[in-house]
Amino acid sequence: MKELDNLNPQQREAALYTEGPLLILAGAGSGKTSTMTHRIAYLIKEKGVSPYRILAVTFTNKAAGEMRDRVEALIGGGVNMWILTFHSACLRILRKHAGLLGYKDGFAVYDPTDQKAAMKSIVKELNLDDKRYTPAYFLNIISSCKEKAMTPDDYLQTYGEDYKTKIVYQAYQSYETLLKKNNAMDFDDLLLNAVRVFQRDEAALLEYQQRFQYIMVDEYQDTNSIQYTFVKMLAEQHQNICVVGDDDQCIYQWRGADIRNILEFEKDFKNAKVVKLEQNYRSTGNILAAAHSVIEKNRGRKDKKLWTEQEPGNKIVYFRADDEREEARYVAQEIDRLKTKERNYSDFAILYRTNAQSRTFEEALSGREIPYRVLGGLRYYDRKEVKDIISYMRLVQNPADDLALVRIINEPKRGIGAKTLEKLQALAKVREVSLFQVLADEEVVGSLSAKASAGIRNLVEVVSQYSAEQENLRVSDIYDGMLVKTGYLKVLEDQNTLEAEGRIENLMEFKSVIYDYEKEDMQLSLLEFMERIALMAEVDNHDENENAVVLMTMHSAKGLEFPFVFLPGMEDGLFPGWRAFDREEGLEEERRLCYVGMTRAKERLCLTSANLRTLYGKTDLTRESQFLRELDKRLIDGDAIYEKRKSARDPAFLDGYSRPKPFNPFQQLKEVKQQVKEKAASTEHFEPGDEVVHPKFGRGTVDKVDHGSIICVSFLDGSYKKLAAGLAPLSRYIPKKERD
DNA sequence: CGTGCCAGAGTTTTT
DNA sequence: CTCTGGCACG
Repeated sequence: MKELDNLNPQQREAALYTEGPLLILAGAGSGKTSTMTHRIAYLIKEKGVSPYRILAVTFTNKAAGEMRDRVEALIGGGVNMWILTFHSACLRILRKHAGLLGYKDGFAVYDPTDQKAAMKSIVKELNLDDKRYTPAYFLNIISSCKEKAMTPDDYLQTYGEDYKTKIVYQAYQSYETLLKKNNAMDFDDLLLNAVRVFQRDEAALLEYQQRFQYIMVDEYQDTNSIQYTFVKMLAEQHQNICVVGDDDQCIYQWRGADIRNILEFEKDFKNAKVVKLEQNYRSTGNILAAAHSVIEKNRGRKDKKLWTEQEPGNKIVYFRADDEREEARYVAQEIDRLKTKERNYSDFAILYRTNAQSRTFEEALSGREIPYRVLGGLRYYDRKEVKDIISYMRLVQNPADDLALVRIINEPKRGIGAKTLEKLQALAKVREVSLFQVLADEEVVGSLSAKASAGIRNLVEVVSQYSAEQENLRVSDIYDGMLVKTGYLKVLEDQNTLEAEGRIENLMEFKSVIYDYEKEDMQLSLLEFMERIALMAEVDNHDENENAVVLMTMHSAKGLEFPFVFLPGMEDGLFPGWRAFDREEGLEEERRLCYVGMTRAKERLCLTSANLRTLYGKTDLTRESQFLRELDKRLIDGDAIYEKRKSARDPAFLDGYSRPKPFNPFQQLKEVKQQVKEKAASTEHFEPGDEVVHPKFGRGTVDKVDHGSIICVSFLDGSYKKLAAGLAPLSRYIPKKERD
């Protein structure tokens, strides 16, 4: 395979070593993705292994997508193989086998917001002091339990029966019961339950063990205990497991990642081969040396040192500003200075320790009219309006989803307050039916106030309609319908505030997400769509082609690279964060984070700090970061170019809403409204014999129209569908010649 | 039931 | 500072 010539000797060795356990210690920028994709291509093309028998797991959708693209480029054409995140791999397994654990088909996946809502109701139910016991408190404990496969009972046994343990135990147990009742799993459950399936159903385990002859794990340093178990169980049979990682880049220990998984791989898998990739292809010599001078202070790391054939390049620039505003202005000025014709704004990244730091940079960049994009912070799907519309869609998919219903029952305002809701919920409990069924009961609705009953009738009608028709509709049709017919969009529009406008923008951005998915698969079902977005992070949405400076935390930047990188806030207490000072391991993890941040840079690295920093309204004098002190001074260019006087005439800041966006939300808004209107108006005209087109089913002929509301169509593919008039995205078929 | 005010809390967060 | 959630009032 001639493509292997692109690899260096170590990379090639790793790619060709396919039988038996293999640990690839891949330093930052050492071409690990390339190595892995070539390895997969080699297995398929040279060794004749069916893609069906290969499993590759990553942590992010982005990494999985990139790997898939590159494998496909190598072997030419699409591959039907499992290149998935841990969570989606588990989800796939569970869709088939979760019945074994007592889940029903089509179980929901709860994201952190759902978890919080669920836990909140439990805290209330258990009558706990919600000052001392916040949902987050319990959820943190529960999550770390699940990472170790620790059940509520295990927890009680391990930590004794004191007062506090008992409360956590109760909360944990109730939480599990609630989720089970709602037929839902949280993110941690996906892994835990997949492992449980393997433990309880030998046939299922054997099926996957036999299928996956070759297993690959990316970012192995960040696997936690349950992920380790999952992988180990799968690899048991063939032992062809290849893990790739870098102990220096383990930055999720605080979330349960166990660095021992990589340090002790050779113990866990006998006769494991180890290959080190130490040649860096990303950064210049000085950047690499600087990063190394910091990371080498860590104890207990696998000894390795990256090297490069590249020139030393520019020295590291360090600038100490008076305060954080000046720090931000300096960075913005530098971006302006370095942004030449040949450069894009997307060549620049500002990577900070905490999301709270983004604000000053946003202001400074706006001031210079530099386009930028903030990733992370409030997760995109966590925004209120997006969560709301998702709840509506979830309700359409499954009207029995009480949690979703509670979320939107009074959104937009329908005159259902806490009291009324409580009564309705109580009724549902007594009757042992879902909340939605209670709302569908005309007798119940009739007893409500005039405003409330009208609102509920509309809600029930719209949701039922779409729910019944979901198979026949595109996801975007359902989205349009919910937004318009529930009155949600109208209320926002009527508010006429900047805030509402921002919300509408977010909603329209969500619509382009739907379009993106539909572009790939018109048949996409609502359930599938909900699943994809549930397991989606915002970084996955990061579009490299958008010409904007990128702002994000160093955590989110793992796996990315930029020609120019700024690391602001190099101050003790901020970075490393004050919490890290308690324990040496904490400091080491921060140091690894620093290493990750620095090694994102290809050409230029700039560190900054502020003498005075205002955080949470308090201004304090700061001390330069310990990591700055550790950095080899010979690599630093002390003469940062910055003329303070210039900063006096900064252009007026634009407000936050003028941020550059990659699309036109108002255009889409028009479209949403129009599409719903059009459908409502146009459907009456269909008559038997009409030639029609449906985006999901293709061309067909109208067979008959029942009661003017149900259109029966027989499609060219042989299927016969009954479609609801006024909802179905049906249009008259126009032969080609007439179109021109 | 909806709004508006105040108190309290505020690393990081691949899914 | 700035967001969130709880509570009191209209």
